[in-house]
Amino acid sequence: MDPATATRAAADTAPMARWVAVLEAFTDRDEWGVRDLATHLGLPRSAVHRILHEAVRQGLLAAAVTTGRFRVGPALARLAVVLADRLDVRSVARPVMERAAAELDETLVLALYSPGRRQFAAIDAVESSHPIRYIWGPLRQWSDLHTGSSGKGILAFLPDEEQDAIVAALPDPVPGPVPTPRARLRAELRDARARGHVVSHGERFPGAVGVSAPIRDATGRVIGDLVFGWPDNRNDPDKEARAGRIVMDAAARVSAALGYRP
Amino acid sequence: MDPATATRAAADTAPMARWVAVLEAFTDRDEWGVRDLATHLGLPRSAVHRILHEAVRQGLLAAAVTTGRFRVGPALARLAVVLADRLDVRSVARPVMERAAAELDETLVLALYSPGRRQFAAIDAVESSHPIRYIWGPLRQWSDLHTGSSGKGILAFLPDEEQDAIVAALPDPVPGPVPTPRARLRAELRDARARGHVVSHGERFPGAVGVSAPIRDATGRVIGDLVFGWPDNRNDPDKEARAGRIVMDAAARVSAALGYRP
DNA sequence: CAGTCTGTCCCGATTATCGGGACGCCTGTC
DNA sequence: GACAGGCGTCCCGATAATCGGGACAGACTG
Repeated sequence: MDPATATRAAADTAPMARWVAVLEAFTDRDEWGVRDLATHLGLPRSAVHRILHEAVRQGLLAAAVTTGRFRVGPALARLAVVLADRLDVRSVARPVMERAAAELDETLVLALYSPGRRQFAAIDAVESSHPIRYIWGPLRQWSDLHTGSSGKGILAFLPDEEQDAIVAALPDPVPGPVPTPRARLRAELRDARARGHVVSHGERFPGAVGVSAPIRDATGRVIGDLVFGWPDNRNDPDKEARAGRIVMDAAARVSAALGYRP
Repeated sequence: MDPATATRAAADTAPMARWVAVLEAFTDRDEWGVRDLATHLGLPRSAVHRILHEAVRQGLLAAAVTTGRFRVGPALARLAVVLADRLDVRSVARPVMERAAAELDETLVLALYSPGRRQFAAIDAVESSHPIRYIWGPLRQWSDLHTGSSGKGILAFLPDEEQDAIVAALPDPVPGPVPTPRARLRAELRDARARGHVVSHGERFPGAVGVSAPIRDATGRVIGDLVFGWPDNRNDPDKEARAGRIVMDAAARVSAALGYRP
């Protein structure tokens, strides 16, 4: 029994909160029985029984024919698949990006990770209003993860195994404007993960500063990142710190809107 | 305004039915206003207003900051993505396959389509109890769509554009045990689509009969099919007809469990 | 065949939903 | 600047739901 879930169900006495708790329970496990789910949620058996059966009547859940256990039904399956299909990172991120970009008044880029290619591509950008500003260039082009804060903002927050596999496949020292020993890259990634964001100077483009933070989807996977970029003649340590706070906050907001729970 | 949806919402007076109707409305459109949604569903404005705001309080929906419009919120996004992620065709199909295979007592195979490769692979099978029986062979191997009822059960039901692209890429005549003019293949596919299932004789394996019907996911896309196979010394027209009925019914059940609405 | 697990069901008290209508707000338009 | 028509919001008495403790029947097990 998960105390957090039980608390959440008990804290809000509104009838709907129970429905949400019951349906959300099926994100943890495929099948639930009445008593089982009732103790898991800390709710009376009769209440769970009623909700479960009403949900079956609505097609949200389905009762297994023999045992009295319940699974996800047609209506909920449809809702889940169609909504998940419509859920689009770009449109969810856009308003958050505009606010964040305006707050610092520097260019902010949205990049998405492709686990298959082990690369990323920028898919959207909000440019700063400065006459001299960071411009990503053509969107939807693939780039490697190991150079620049855009890539490292993803790489640093991938699961250890995945990150190791990518780093281990690189030559040692890692090529780039300034060749870096693999061990040094690993240390940088570790620090970035602890800090929650990445800062880089002139790795991808000379004279550019980059600050990035990861975006996660509802399953917790890192799916991309947000990246601030500006020319280093407008740079100072305080600005880097502010950019870090803003980009972490913005990335967290996008993750939350996508259903991620920290 | 969609009369079907409105009818569905009005038909069931249970409070939950309204909640389901409201949430399902977000599968049609990204944003809804109170009045807008109320007339769409044929419900009183006050009811929709209450449901919408309570849903926001639960995190299921989110209110756009400026306008009073509503979108999918964190909790619903999470529910959708995680459930869609957990939803597994194989485990959903298995019980249906076992019943259907037992009813005809012949081997029944589940095949999944890969739109990227434009091929399919068998991922599960329930074998018949006959000593001489159809056996698919190793699972998870890719095969082309244009030969045998397993592939045609998918190909025949793909959208016209997609089907045309695949057929047009084939040589004319189409190679196989019995070379077929492309026009003849197109006619076969058209007939199969009208009938709802595919019947083939010895196309993939000599001496084998195959009968298949398509499986669709919640978005209506054809994602694979179910295929009966048996040796032709156990065949007769009546059996083919029975197999057609059974496989169409089974495929429809799997599609429904995945959230497909005809 | 008792012990223990399961799901099911009943019923009075509680509490939410229900929905028609009034209200305030904003945005156009004449 | 008045007015119409769109919007979301809110109120409140009547209705109908949820609520939950507890009793019950069946299935399984040792």
